[in-house]
Order: sequence, then C-alpha cells, then structure tokens
Amino acid sequence: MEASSSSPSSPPGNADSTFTSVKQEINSTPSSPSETSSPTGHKNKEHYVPADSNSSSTTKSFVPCKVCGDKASGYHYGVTSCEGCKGFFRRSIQKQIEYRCLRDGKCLVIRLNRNRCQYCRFKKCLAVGMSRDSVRYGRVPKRSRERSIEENSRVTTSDEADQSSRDVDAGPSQYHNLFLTISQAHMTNCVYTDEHIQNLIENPLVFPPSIPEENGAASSTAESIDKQRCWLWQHTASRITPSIQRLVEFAKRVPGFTELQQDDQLILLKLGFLEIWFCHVAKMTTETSFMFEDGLKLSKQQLEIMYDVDFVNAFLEFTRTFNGLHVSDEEIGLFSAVILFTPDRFGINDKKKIESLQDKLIQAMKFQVVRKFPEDTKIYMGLVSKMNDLRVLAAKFFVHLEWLQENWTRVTLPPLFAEIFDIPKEDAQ
Amino acid sequence: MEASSSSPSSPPGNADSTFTSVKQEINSTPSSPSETSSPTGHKNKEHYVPADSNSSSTTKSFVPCKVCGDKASGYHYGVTSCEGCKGFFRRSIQKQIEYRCLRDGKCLVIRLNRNRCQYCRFKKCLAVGMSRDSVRYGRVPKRSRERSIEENSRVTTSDEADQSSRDVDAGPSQYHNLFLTISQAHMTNCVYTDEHIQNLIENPLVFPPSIPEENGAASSTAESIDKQRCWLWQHTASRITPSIQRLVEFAKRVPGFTELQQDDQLILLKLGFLEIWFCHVAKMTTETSFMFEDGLKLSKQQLEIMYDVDFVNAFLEFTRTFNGLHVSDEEIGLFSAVILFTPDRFGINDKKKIESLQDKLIQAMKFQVVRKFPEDTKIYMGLVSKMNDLRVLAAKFFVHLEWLQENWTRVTLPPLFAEIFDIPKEDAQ
DNA sequence: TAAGTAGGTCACGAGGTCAC
DNA sequence: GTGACCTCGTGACCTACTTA
Repeated sequence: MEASSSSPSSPPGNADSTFTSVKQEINSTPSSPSETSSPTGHKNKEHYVPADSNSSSTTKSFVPCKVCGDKASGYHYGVTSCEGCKGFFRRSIQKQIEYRCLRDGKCLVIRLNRNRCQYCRFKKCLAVGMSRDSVRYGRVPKRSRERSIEENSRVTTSDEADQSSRDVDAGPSQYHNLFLTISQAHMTNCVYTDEHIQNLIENPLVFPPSIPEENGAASSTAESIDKQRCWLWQHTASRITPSIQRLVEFAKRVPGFTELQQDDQLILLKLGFLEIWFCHVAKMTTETSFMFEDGLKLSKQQLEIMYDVDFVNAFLEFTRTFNGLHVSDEEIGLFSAVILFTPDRFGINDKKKIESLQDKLIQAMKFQVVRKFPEDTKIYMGLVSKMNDLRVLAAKFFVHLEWLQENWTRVTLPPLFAEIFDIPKEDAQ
Repeated sequence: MEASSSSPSSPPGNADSTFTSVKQEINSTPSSPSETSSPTGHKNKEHYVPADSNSSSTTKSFVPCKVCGDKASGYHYGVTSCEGCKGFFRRSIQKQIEYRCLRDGKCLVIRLNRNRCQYCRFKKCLAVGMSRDSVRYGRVPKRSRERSIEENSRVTTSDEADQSSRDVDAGPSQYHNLFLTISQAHMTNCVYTDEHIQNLIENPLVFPPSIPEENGAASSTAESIDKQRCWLWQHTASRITPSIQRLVEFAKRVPGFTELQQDDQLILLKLGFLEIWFCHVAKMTTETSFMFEDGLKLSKQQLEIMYDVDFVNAFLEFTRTFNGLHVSDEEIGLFSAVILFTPDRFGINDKKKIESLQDKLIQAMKFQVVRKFPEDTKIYMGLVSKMNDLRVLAAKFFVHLEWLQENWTRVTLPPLFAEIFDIPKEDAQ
C-alpha cells in the first residue's frame, strides 16, 4: 500500500522480444493526429522529415505544427508549421488585420479549434516565433539535422528561430512554454476533455438476452456473474485500447520522451497508463455511474461486478476528490505528463534523466497552478498528494487483472491492451 | 556630472589580462550575423579569408556581403558577396528580368529583407559594383591581402573594383555610402528596430510567489524589496547581454573600428554601450513602463525598485525627448556609431584617430538629417545635445551598478555583462 | 597543382489560387 | 476566411573551368 513501491505488474524484462504492439505505436507515425475524431484529410508533401528520425524511434516522424499541433508541412516564417497556420499568418501580415479575442485572450490553439479565435491564433503564431524576418529561402543547410535533434531534446517550444535572449531566461516563460506544448499535446490526443464530452449521448450498457440480467436481488448465479464480467471487460477493453494509443501519441510530444531509451519509454507507458487514465476519466464518473468516451455508461453495480466493492469505492473516492480540485483540461495534461515521468517505476534504466524531466514538469505545473490561484497552494498540494492515491488505485486495479489473465480466452482483447496489461495472447509461440 | 569628464566606471587599465569575454566577442566571428534572431542557417565555404585577419583582431574573419551584409562566400562578379546575392545577380542578368519597386525605390537591403524587393536588391548589386565584366577567375593574386586591408580602412562601402570615378568624389555620395553601410550594420544587429518590435507580445514581469509582491502601501519590508531587486536585475542582465554582443558585431562593421588597437576597441565598447543602449531602447519606453526586446515589460514602479526615482525620471525624460526627435532606425544606427567613437573616453590611446573617424560620422549624420529636413536643423542639433544627456544618464546608471558590484553573488550574471560593468566574477583567479 | 569562382542543380519555402 | 495544392524564386552545394 506504500506508494513508493513499484507497481505489482510484472516488469517488462526483456523489452526487446516483447511488446511489439506498443513498440509499433511508439515507432509509427499516427495516420494523422486524432484523425479518428476529425477528417481534415491531409495529403501534404511528405518531404518534410527534418530530424531524419534517428532519435531512438519515430521512423516516419510526424512533425507537429508549433502553432496548432497539426501536421507541419515545412518551415514557414521561421517556424515549423502546417499549411493552415502558414496561410493564416501570411494573410494576417499582408492585410495587417487587427483581431480581437471575444474571451480573455488565452484561448488554447489546437487543430480542432484553431479557427475559433483569430486573435489567439495570431498571438500564438508570434509567440512561437513566426515573423517575416525569419523566413528561410532556398535549400536547407545540412546542419538542419543536428538542429532538429537538439530541438527535440530541448524542453521548450520556442523555436530555434527566436531570440536567444528568451533562452537565457530559464524561468517562468520556459515553464509557460512547456505548459503550452503539453497542453497542446493533451488537447490533441485526449478525448476526455470538456469539449469532447459535452455533447455525449448517454448509452447505458445493457447485457444481451443471452446473459441473464440480475434485476432481482437473490437470483445471481455465479455463472451469470461470470458471463457479465466477460461482457463488461469486452466493452471496457475495446474502449481502453484507443486511450493507450492516444497516450503514446501524447507521450511522443512531451519534450524529452522520445530521447529516452526505448525500454524506458515502454516501462513508463506500461506502468503509467492506468494512473493517467484514471485522471482523464475522473470527470466521467459520478456517485453512481461511469461513462466512456463514446457515451457507454456503466452503473456502479456493473463496476462492482467487474471489480469489487472495495476497488469501486476507492475509485469513486479518488474521482470525487480529484474533481473537487477543479483542474482544467490543460492542467490535467500537464499532470499526466508528470505522472508519465515517474522515475521509480520498476525496471527503469535511466532514472536520473526521467527524474530531471519530471522535475521540470513539476515546476511548470506548480508555476501554472500557483499563477492561477496565487493565494492558494491547495490545488498544487492536492495534485501532488493525488500522485500517491493513483499508485495505490492502480495497484488495486492490477489485482483485478488477474481474472483477465486467467480468462483471456473468453474475451477478445486487442493486442495493445493485452500487452500493456501482461495478458497472454493467442499466438504465444 | 559634467559631461566632459570621463565615466565613473573604472578604466580598463591592463586590457590584456582582463575582459576575456569582450575580447572573445570582438575576435570571434559570429556564428552568423544576428543568427540569434533569425535562422538562415549559413554554412558557407569557410575558405573565404581575404584579409587573413592580421588587422589587429578578427581571427576567423567574418566578411560581410557588400549587398546585404550576410556572410560572404567569396568574390562574385567583382564584389565580395554571399551565395544568395551571387545567385540573384546571375539570374537577373541571365534572364534579363525587369524588376519594379512597389515603394519608393529606396528599400534598405539587408539579409533579413533582401528578398522583399528585387528591384532594390538588384539596384544595390549594381551600386556596389557587381558586373559581368568584373569577374575574377582563378587563384587570387597575392596583392589581395594589401587590398583587403586598405579596403577595410577606407571609410566607404564602394568596392575597390568599381568605377574609380566614384572615388574621386569625396563629398556627399561618400557620406551617403557611409550612412548605408552603418544602416545595414545597425539593422542587421539591433533588435530594437520598428520592424522587430511591431508584433511584440507584452509580458509584464511578475514576481514569483517566493517574492512577496508589494501591493499594499506600507508593507514593503526591506528584505522583500531586496529580493525584488535581485529578480529584476536577473532579468535585466540576461536581456542586456545579447545587446552587448550585438553592439560588438555592429562595431566591427563600422568602418575603421577593427583597425583601432584592441585596447581602444574595448574602451569604446565598454564605455559607450550604455549610452547607445539607451538610444535603442528609448522607443520601448512610455511614461509608465519599459519593455525589453522579447516583450518583457517592467512597470515604472519596478524600475524605481531597481534604480531610484531620480534615475527613472531622468531616463524617462531622456526617452521622451529623444522620441520627440522622431529619428528613424537608420539614423539611430548612425547616431550609435557617432557615440561609439567618442574620442575622450577614459584611457583611450589613439584619440586622434577616433576623433577623425567620429568626425566623418558626424558629417554623415548631419548630411543625412539635413537632407531629410532641409528647412530644419533642429533634429541635428537635438541629436548633438542628446550626446551630453546620454553621458550624464550613463553616469547615473553606473552609480546603481554599485549595488550589483556588492551583491553579485545573489544574481547569476552572464560573464559578458559582468565584464562590461566591472562586476566581480566567481572564478576571479 | 592548388586556389578560387561562374554557373548549374534542386531541395525548399513564399505567395497565389480556388473549391469549400 | 480557410487550407491543400501549385508555381516559381531562392540559395547551399557541386562541378567545371580559370589563373597564379
């Protein structure tokens, strides 16, 4: 029950011979960021491969736009950016348009909403260093390779094009940059954001006729309970798996992650996923029910069938207190990154590096939260204390996985899901 | 307080054993001119070392393109020029393209904007003497060395290859050439130009939570004031330092500077920097605030914490009147050169030479300003009178440096900053 | 032969276009 | 107004050629 102990899940050990699905996720570029939820239908020039992808992974290297996180088409006005932001910036400076923000001038600019506020989009363009002065004509010098590598490992969004003076200052503005980068990565990849869930259509899970429903009080046979459990896990697994994929995409955009050795990347993802997922789905949870990203709703009773009363109570208690902190989506993103970079996961090699990265993230989170509520460090402290709760909760969850590890033949599990939770697979050759 | 007296700063004395950072700045070629602010990513052939750097300094010899000031790659079409201008000129004469200027045909051609007006770029190419007739093939004769030296000391931009008829005229056109050379150097290196600052994102400095803000009137403890002062100097120093570097780059491109003995170069930079910096940042200053090149904004109250009411008032008064002269960026550049070549700085050896160089600069400035407003010598006189104000202002600033000289352990100061303001350093071996 | 440049090459990005 | 696609100018490198 002590939080500092490592997760009960089995260590990845020889990470080279296993976890093929997770590795695939890490190494392959996503078809498009969250293409699942929005069809922008990219067909950009594929020639923009600045890093040449020798940075431990990412073979095809998806390069995000510094402004909105969409797929960058090249280096425009001094900044790696997409066709959209390039065109928008060009029009803005050509016509010298004055924009105005209808809100507080702090809109988060991501692909999904980049057209909602021109003021904040243009502001972001400038913030990341777009400028007519920074245009680069002609062939790219060979050192672009080194530059992109170095750029990747730098823990900041500021492009190499902008004033070095900004780099001198390792303080607040760096933290804010880090916050923006991670917010963007989170908002692009997570589907449990306020925006995504506001228009959900509830869809309570009902058992099929083949599985007798326990509407009475007494008639619950052990057999029907077991069938229900299968049914519940089936649905749960198919909905957890996309979240794993998205976490991988998120992780790849957290500065420093792709520079870790691949074994460590795997361990962080494998042992961090659940804790992060709990944070994301907290807002989907009420006293009596839990809802997935697609509106599928499980009642508290159904949850208790899957797990047990003890876990469900612990889970509901966590979500209740976590929701009580009133953390914004952006902050949840930053917090997710902090959890991801937990240095003392079992089996980690380069603990030091992860520790220092987490340190930066924690500083950024502290800075962000304290800036928002200067009078009140309660939220920051609350988040920190939640890190322990999450470990405990995840440990409890892992216990219930034992049922799956025994009954894996009765549920069709996506490979990625099976791998991350150490569940045997069909083709165990 | 008398303007003719030397600055209270300690004289450089044995310049050989100290000021290593400043010397490094002087002697080393910049990775690229103002690469800090723009990533044109140069990696030209390094073999272009025409002067072989025996001119007192410049060991690696950055040679600017006569057309745009970018790093020259050699001698093309009779002119020391960069790959860009070489290719541009070749294409222009090959295709016999007729260009047109969308403005008044007087665009300043510097690296940052050389692609914005082909007409003015081509005009500049011709003006500096580019021609198909002037091509030089094959190995460079030994006399190149003498030529480069002579070329450097000549106070003109006109290349040695161009029509000698132009050289006969030592009057107005020479001043205009000097003006163009210095404008180019200034626009390339200074970040406080209109173009750079037009799209700044304001970023008011806020004290971190660890430093209690004095929002009330009475509760300002001496201790918190002191902490605030540290914080303010920290930010200021990290932003002043790049300006010092840029001034060195600027100075190296003012005709005659690199021919001075190194001790004199150091003294001019050391004692001239502040005055020049005040001129550059004047436009960033309003009645109530001051802004750095990256948008970081200090309130008048914060300035008064750093310095005192007297200095802040003097500074604001200077900026107010200086801004009232409505001097253009190019003219600020020329004025900066005039201030740089102040002959009566403490410790100067070759006063005569500096005097004669400053004389030329003053003539050029007068010529330039009077040409612009023929009916009105007020601006010229205004500038001249500002030279005294600047000395007084700098003297007042130096007094406040005493605080830093005592508290240097509490602020992390860049070596260059520490050196130019005589602040003790960690490794005082 | 060695040093050094004109001209060619082609990866790239600015700016324009137009269906949406 | 937006952004996928297009055209064309740009300039980092390269080769061929010139001259000491």
